[in-house]
Amino acid sequence: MQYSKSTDYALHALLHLARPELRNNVGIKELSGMLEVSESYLSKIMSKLRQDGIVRAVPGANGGYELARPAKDITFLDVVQVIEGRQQMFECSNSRSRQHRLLAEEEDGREPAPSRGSECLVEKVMNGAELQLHRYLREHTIQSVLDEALQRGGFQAAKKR
Amino acid sequence: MQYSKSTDYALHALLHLARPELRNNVGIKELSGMLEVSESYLSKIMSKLRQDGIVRAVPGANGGYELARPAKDITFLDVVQVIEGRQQMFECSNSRSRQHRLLAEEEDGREPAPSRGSECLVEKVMNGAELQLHRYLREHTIQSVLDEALQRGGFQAAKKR
DNA sequence: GATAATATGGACATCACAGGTCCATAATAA
DNA sequence: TTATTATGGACCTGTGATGTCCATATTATC
Repeated sequence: MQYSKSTDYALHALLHLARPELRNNVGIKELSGMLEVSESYLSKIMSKLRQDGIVRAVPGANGGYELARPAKDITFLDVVQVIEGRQQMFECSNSRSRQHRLLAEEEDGREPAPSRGSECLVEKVMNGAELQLHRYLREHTIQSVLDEALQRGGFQAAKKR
Repeated sequence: MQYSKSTDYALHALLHLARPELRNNVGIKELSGMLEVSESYLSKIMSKLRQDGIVRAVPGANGGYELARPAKDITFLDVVQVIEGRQQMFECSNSRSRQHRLLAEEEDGREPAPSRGSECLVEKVMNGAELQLHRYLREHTIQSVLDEALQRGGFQAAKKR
């Protein structure tokens, strides 16, 4: 139950791309140097971000990456879902998962209720928890973190340039 | 980023142990039959739950498992943490993780601020999200799910016995 | 006390996936 | 034309989830 390193790389890379003083088209060399990860590997991650419309990429000399939309419109949830996927975190694997309701019905000879009772109550709780997580991640954007960094005095030297 | 099947098994097993009409000491056979998982594998999971004080186990004939404390005092968070571990879901792997603040300081020749600025802001957001998840999981217990199941008419046949 | 039932723990097997490298190819600027 | 840069496929490796099997310890029952 851990976020992958790729998510870490992606978030930090985007944060770098969002720095206001930077020219557009930041190359993979600069990014990978910054994050201390190989160009090869980071490329894969950036490709995913591109395919999902988070960044734009320009090949060729002086090419590189830039945000595809304003940093305030890139939420943590966006990034997490691109990298980690969109399946739910918990899925009840039990074919009798709906036992909480079905047990009784089977023994009664009744038909399983197909409506909304056929939901696993355990899964329901776990999904509720995931929803809380998503809500929070949706409220935080690349821009909001950048703002906090600037406010704390980070990136000052860069701003001076 | 998925919960393991073990978490699924553990939660369902505990829910079964909490059923009010059952005698104490439910054997691994009954549990594994219920969950459609091998006795071997479920044993490992139950052992973990025992080591963490969630259930008690009695070996020998007519032995089995029972809850070690009232179902209302066993939260989803308890179970998730036993099975999935207690590490945080996100850890910033970047040695310059605190770049948001350090970059400026390095270039200024200042010393990195050791106080609380040395926290990765990305990690801070991710930890905040995890906190939301935990809060929700702590509010839901084996008993609360059991209550909902009973209310919906589950376990009726069992209650009749 | 003997026996059957039950939990425990170690060793092992298998498979998927995270994390990462390498290379051939395409696109672009100078 | 050449150097630079991104893209995508193939491949490698270690780790962890999932699961099996067996030897051992503990307990109830006869």
